[in-house]
Amino acid sequence: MKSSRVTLTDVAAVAKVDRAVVSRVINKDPTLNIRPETRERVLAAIEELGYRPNAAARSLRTARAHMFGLFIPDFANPVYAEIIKGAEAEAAAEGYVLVTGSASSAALGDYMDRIGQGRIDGLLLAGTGGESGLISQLDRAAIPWIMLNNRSRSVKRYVILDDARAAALAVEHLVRLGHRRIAHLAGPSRADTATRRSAGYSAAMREAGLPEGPIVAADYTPAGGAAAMARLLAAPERPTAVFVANVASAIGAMEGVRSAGLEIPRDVSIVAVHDLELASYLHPALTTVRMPLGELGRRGVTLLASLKPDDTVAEVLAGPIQLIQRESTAPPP
Amino acid sequence: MKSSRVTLTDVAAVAKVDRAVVSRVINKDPTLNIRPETRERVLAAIEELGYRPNAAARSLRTARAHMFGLFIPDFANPVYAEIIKGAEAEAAAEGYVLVTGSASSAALGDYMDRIGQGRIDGLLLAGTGGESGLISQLDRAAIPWIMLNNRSRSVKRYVILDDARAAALAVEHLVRLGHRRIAHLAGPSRADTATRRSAGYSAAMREAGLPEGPIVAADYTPAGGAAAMARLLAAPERPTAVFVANVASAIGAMEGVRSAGLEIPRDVSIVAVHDLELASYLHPALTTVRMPLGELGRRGVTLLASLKPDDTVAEVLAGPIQLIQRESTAPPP
DNA sequence: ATGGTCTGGTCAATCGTTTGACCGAAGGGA
DNA sequence: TCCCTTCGGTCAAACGATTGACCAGACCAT
Repeated sequence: MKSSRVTLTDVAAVAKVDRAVVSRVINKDPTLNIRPETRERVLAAIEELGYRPNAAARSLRTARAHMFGLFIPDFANPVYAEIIKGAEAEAAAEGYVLVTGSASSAALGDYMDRIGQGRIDGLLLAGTGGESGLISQLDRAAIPWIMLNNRSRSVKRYVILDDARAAALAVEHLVRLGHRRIAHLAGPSRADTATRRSAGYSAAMREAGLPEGPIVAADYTPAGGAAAMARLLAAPERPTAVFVANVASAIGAMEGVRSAGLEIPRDVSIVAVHDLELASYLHPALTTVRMPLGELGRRGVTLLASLKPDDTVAEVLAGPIQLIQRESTAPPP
Repeated sequence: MKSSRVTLTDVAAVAKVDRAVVSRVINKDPTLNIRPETRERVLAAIEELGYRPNAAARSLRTARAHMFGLFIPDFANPVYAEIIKGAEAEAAAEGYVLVTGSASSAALGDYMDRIGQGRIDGLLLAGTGGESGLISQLDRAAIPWIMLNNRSRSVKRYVILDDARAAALAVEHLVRLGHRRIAHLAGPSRADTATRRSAGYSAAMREAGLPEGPIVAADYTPAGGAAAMARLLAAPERPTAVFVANVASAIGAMEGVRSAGLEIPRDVSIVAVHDLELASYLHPALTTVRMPLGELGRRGVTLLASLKPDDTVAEVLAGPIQLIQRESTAPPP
């Protein structure tokens, strides 16, 4: 019940043993031989004083912080929320704390400077981090890192989802509905996910024996999606369905369809990647492909916890990918 | 360029000075008297070795971690994204790192145990934390805390927004449009924000000389909103406008209006609190009241940084509150 | 009686920084 | 010449926990 600063020494004094004993009891050191009643005394003292180990001292001595970091570009993007949840759950299960931060990629190096050395045992970089020499900064500091949902060019240290398969699922769904002119509203070509989804689209179209419809790229933003959709609809033979790489673009794309005086899904069907809660609030509710984002977070933590300094990881996460049909897809006119 | 574990001692050796000098140079100790060329040598050595101070050692010695925590109930809720951004920016400006975490309130105590002592200089609790003895745990550990957007019952240690004023703005907007039967779809009565918004609604109605329309409470969820709206519309004299306490409820409420065969805003206008990006994607786009959530995060960090152990804080954040008119409000039929 | 093993612990060095106390040399004033 | 400052640093004791090494006594076998 003391207010603060209870140390091992205090506990040891109350329990009338050496600090070493208290430490070993807390850490369940198997080499410790101790009488049950002594252990009880120690535990009672800990309880009585409300002792909590000092993380800084422990980190200093053991050179492990039992803390992982997760870096994301933007908290407002709900895609990351799912990744965070998965990562936090797994971290808790393995006895780590997961802390999440964001910063513009320009400020990322500065952020890591403020984090400093020895505070974090590893870093997950979700959808960010390739830029600005961060990687070499991490390597110099000997902080293990893994990229999520995004590949590093230099080192093989990433876990990604099977975006090609997701694209294929979307295209197959449209084909099954009877569509033959299926366009692709792609993401920006510098985004790794975008290129993988585009590749999946092309493969699936070939597989179905259909000609690749028009493809136009757009930023992962509603405005970009709207502009891109306008261009798609201006094509000589208007597509009857569009596979959109991303929900943000899809929101704009839907607007684009409406401003062309057309209706979804009557005139054109739309399906997008990532089943965000938001998708069901749109009008019409958006058909999406659900991917295991939470699993991605979990897997990242697991790998981080078991990674040896120079291991490489290049993993396409196996996990359920599923088409969620809502109202934005229907047979062609 | 060494790979890891560069310490003060290494730097001191290279610069041919005592560790103390290096430390004082880094921390810009004003009591240090040093020749410019010596300082240069030290700085050069730091640069050459790529030295970064060890945060654990520093925290241990100074008993300050230069790190604040922010706890939220759920990353998927975009309200918190704005708070986080504000808090992160302010923390960076003051030389702190802000780390964000979430956990069910049941797991909160466990989480803090894993965080341990001495790792965090203060904790912001956004929309959570009153439960489960967490507060007394924090006080025992002498970790300063502040609640954001949520009041603590026991201790006065919170910053909130002016939810009453937000409600008034919404009601005034509806009144100005000509509405007279304005109902209130409130939040759960245990939510502090909900009660403050309800109070604001009542005051504004009185102010306008209008009778308080029907009031029904609902969870902050779409399903809750839909059910509540159904009850509102079943009232003998149907309201022509509804002030909804929360966007999530409003999404359900809009669905509720549609399933009653009515149209927004032709038959009933809707306005809700918090101007989330999502609001502009709904159909019709939702009129909202914009509140300074980012400011709330900033202010929390500022206070945390300056708070004395037993200070109390009970602040209603002054900041711009603004009605954002979109398509969900119009004059009554 | 002696040596060996086991039990139930204790001792003390160490992790990397910070910081109050101290100190030798140079310069200045009386 | 002697004392006092100031300059430009150095010394060493913390901070709190961990952990390899060590040790006294009890017990057992030979």
